[in-house]
Amino acid sequence: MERNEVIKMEETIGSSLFSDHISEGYPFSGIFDFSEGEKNSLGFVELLGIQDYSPSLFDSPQAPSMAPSAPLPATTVKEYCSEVLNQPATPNSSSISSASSEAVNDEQTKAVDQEGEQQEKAKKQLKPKKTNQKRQREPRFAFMTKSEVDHLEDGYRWRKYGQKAVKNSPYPRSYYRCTTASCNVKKRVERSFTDPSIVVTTYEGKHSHPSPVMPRHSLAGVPPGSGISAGYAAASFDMPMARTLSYCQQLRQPSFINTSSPSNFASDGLILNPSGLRRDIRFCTPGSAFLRDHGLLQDIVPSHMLKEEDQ
DNA sequence: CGATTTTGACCTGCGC
DNA sequence: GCGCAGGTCAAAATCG
Repeated sequence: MERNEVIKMEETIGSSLFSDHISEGYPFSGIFDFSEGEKNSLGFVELLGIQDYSPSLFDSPQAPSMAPSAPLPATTVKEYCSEVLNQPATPNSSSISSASSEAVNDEQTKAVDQEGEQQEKAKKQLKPKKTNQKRQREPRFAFMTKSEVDHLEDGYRWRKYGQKAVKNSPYPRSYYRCTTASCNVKKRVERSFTDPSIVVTTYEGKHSHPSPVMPRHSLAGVPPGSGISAGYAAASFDMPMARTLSYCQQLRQPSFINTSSPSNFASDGLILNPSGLRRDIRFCTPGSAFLRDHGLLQDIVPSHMLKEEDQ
């Protein structure tokens, strides 16, 4: 990528990423690179690319495939395409399924006591047989982060509730749930099998509470070099995701979010071109235009840096 | 001892 | 209908 292209993008991002052209509810993904931040001991993350999982983009059968630089399994892509939209307002699985998950094969049943049998019966009865309604899911957005560690600190507390091997990948996918009661946010963490240095973190849902670890608007206390994780960015991003999408729209093809033309998205070199994904958007070095509009970025940027920007 | 992680089993959706 | 793969549960193990 040409240097002047980089500059151009920085400018574009600086002016539009945090613009007010906010469309709520668009999930997206971002690719962050910690290297700059660590290098500069400022906790910056470098956004290498972004991707949009807006449902409108995927309601076509020919959903675009992910970027090969950090691809998600095909099945995952499919999932984004088909499930992004439809979660019930209060999805709550933990209590519901605990009942059904034990239901079981005969041998196990023999081993359990009477109470267990009763539970099993109850489960079978409860088993909600699917109707036409598709299972609904919270909007999702994913970050692709260059990181050594799989589980990035993001300011929220998570409890791991599962891990699965991913087909065609030597790296397992981990499932986490926000530990805060009444908060149903989940996240999945997996490592890209084509580029193991990249961690794909997918958030589902929206936190109904502030970060218990790092108060918003105050990250100045983050230890230098520790880096602000992309995860934190994502988790605190109620909005930036939409803002980032906004940036995409302005930067390239405004039409790509048009429901009626998902193919635009698929053919967009910036967003989907595999080889171009990480190259095409590279910005956010300290002092870049990225910081100009404080938007919610102030959440992840030490306050003194913002002051510098103002000068 | 409570919180968290691990892990095997089960549930669900989808493609064939 | 069957098999596969993703997602979730929950008991057991581990950790602080």
